[in-house]
Amino acid sequence: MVKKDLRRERELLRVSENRKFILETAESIFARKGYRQTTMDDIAEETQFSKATLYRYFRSKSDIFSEVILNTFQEARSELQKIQKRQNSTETKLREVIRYMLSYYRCKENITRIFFVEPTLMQKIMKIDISDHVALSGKEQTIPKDYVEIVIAIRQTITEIIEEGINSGDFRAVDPHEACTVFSSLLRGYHFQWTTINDDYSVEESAKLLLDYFLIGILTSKKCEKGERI
Amino acid sequence: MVKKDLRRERELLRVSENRKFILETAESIFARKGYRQTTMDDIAEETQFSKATLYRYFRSKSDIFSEVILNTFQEARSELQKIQKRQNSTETKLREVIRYMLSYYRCKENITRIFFVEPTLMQKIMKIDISDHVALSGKEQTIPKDYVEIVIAIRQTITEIIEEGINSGDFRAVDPHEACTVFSSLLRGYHFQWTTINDDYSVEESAKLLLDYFLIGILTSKKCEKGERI
Amino acid sequence: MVKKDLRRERELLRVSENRKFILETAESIFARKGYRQTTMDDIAEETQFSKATLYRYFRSKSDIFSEVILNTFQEARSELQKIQKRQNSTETKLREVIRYMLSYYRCKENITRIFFVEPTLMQKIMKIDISDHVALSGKEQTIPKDYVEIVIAIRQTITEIIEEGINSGDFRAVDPHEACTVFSSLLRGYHFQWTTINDDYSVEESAKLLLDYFLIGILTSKKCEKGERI
Amino acid sequence: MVKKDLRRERELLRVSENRKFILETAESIFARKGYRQTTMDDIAEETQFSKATLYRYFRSKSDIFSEVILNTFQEARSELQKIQKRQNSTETKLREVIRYMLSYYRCKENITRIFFVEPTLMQKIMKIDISDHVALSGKEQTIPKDYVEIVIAIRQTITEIIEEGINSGDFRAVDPHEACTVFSSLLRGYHFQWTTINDDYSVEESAKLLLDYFLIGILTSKKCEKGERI
DNA sequence: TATGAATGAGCATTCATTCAT
DNA sequence: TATGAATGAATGCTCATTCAT
Repeated sequence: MVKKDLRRERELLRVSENRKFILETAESIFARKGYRQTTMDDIAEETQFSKATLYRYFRSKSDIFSEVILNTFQEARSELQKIQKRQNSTETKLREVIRYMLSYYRCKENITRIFFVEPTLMQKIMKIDISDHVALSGKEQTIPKDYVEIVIAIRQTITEIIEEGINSGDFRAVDPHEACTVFSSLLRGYHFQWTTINDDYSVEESAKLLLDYFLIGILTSKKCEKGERI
Repeated sequence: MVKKDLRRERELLRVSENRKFILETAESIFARKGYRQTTMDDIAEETQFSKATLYRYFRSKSDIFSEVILNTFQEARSELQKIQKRQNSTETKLREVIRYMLSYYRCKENITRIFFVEPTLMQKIMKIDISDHVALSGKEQTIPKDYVEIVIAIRQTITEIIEEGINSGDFRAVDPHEACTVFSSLLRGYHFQWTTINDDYSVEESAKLLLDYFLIGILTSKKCEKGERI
Repeated sequence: MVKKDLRRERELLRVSENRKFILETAESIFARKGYRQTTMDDIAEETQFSKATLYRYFRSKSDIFSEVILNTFQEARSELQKIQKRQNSTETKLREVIRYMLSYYRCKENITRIFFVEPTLMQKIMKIDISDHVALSGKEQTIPKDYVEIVIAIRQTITEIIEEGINSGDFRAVDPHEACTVFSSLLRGYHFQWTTINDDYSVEESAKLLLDYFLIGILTSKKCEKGERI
Repeated sequence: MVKKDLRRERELLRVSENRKFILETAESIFARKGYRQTTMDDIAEETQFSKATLYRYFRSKSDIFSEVILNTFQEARSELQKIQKRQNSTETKLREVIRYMLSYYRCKENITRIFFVEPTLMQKIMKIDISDHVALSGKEQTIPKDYVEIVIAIRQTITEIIEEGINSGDFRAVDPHEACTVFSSLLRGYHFQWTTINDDYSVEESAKLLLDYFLIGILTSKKCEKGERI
């Protein structure tokens, strides 16, 4: 029954394609409007599916968003891992990480933003919390494993790059985890700077700037040698 | 009509006191629940005013939030200016800025978060409004002058501290504006890191870490002297 | 401030009148359509309030229904208690109970029906159960105290009438609770007979019929004396 | 075309078997969840047919329910007829009727419930339909012949048992139809008593109780003889 | 024939804002 | 001035039914 199988396959393909299509469309709407502003009607209209159909593919609005975020993160993880594996100097790798992350943040704007910034919302989305009317007692709520794993993997990759630098003698013998934290903060913070008026640096310029400071800091070398640096 | 004037004055006083009271209460609620989760009913209940009265004092929910943010920022501005004026070494001043901003972010959580993170929302709040269904083309939308001024003032203060450092020969002769950008990014990014698992550093530890990296970077001094640093 | 007080009072009056009005309207709609078929839009349209206004007065659709039922039952309870207190023969009292309950059932049709007949629904309405998708494990769920109290009071009243009959020697020395059960069953069952084709007896005729059977059964007196009856 | 005929026959057999299977499954679900709570998805899942297939066999959800009820009633009818035909005393027959009906009600709970209790629903199911928003004027709406016939048959059977009793001199010379009405009411009403707290009588005890009252009423024999009974 | 996919029409509930007093 | 009352416009989600293959 090759015929039957093929048909079945094609159908399954269509299903997964539809899912993918919905996710992509939803992503772009979420990115444009943010989570709350995006309605199921929006997604329905833009996908040209009926709302009911959306609910065939996903259990809820937050499910859709949840998956959008997951995909987004997985994308970042695998790209960063690629960067780490290339045969390049540590410095080049870091530069590439910055370049990639800056464009990534820029293009995923509202998506990443929500993940980094709206804990209350995230908790709701992640179904950690349901009770709408009860005050949440802070951040004790844990984030789903899937997400944590990816975030850890991303940090791990960056940490490894830094460790390489330390081992090669390029970097000081710092705690690589701390260094990773600082590095990520720099990137994240630089991106979420939309408020300040457009200094509008290109990605390239931004990368240079950030890398520069991350590498050599702001002290003069004289000062620097005086002992703070071992 | 002295009598009239007095009454009028008393009146005005009361009005401005009420406004202040509402703003303070609202701030605490916004801080607790975030913007969208906070309803006018919440504010009404907690201020013990009627919703209609709130609308006597403010034109809309976003107006309230708008002013809350403004106040919040003004607070930061004046504190940072105080720090700058003290008779301390540049390094100490930077350390104090970090300390202050970290606690500030921590305590104003939801408030600052929205400002940095929900552009769509901010646009709505700021009344830079827009037909709802048309895609926004990014940051071209300008932020109200009030805000811009404060943000500029804050940046200016930090920039000045850095300039001091440059003039005293402690810092390299970098572009102080860029340095300020990097410094702020570091702070902001470090704060919005709630996602990653709790490295739970104290404010003091965090300050040390950030300052360390900002000052001397990650390169070894040897590498450092080799020429990258002039 | 007599004036103020009066106004306040008038307003409170209006509030409670509105509540009452909504309840009455809702009752008639529930009675016509049943619980599920009745939508908040129906109630809104027929009361000429907006849906939002309904939610000012009641927390939910089920709350409205809940109160409708409660009122309905209270009405019955107090009327039955009046009947019991009158100076009449036991038989007359029972006849009056039948008369009243038959008209009561007839006029409250769908309301009482739901109470007696849709446990699953009632549980939902009574908020005993929330989880929509989990199978309920039967009737173990208890009914709210308010309701139980009223039902008990009603049974109690009927039981007392029967006890009077026993004490006066008119009735056999039966267990009055059992007799009450039988009596109520007879009434209830007679009413919920709408399905069978219209025997359309008047209330009066029905009362006579039911009372007759309840009083003397169907056996011939001869048979009757043979010992079954002590 | 013997071949064709056989195939056709097999086909028809399968069809009717499938119908039967669906009906049985549906009955158990209806019984568990009630009419409205039962979705076509439920039935589809439990029969392992697709929803579309269900619609090949039945025109609508209400059609399915309709037939379920019909079957249920036919079952009762034939069992009652069996009871009537047995060689037993009238009293025994009545006792058996009670026993059977009580277990029957108990096991068909939600099914019979709807039939007796949700007129609006039944009307919809029976397609006696109606413009939704117009008040229904009660019971004028007729029930489909099928149902009426069965209900009549059931009543007829009970009536006949009672007639036997009258003819044998065991029962008073009452109108057997009225007696049947009273008898059925007693049963039905006794069952739909879920509200009151669990007197939890067994079927046997219940049967004794009901029969007792139906047979000899509540008056003392003295009172009884005084003339009310001829 | 059998079915996976698609959908339209609904529905309870929420909330910022306005209005009459 | 202050406010209780009123509301329009949304919004996420459900389900019986149809259709294309």
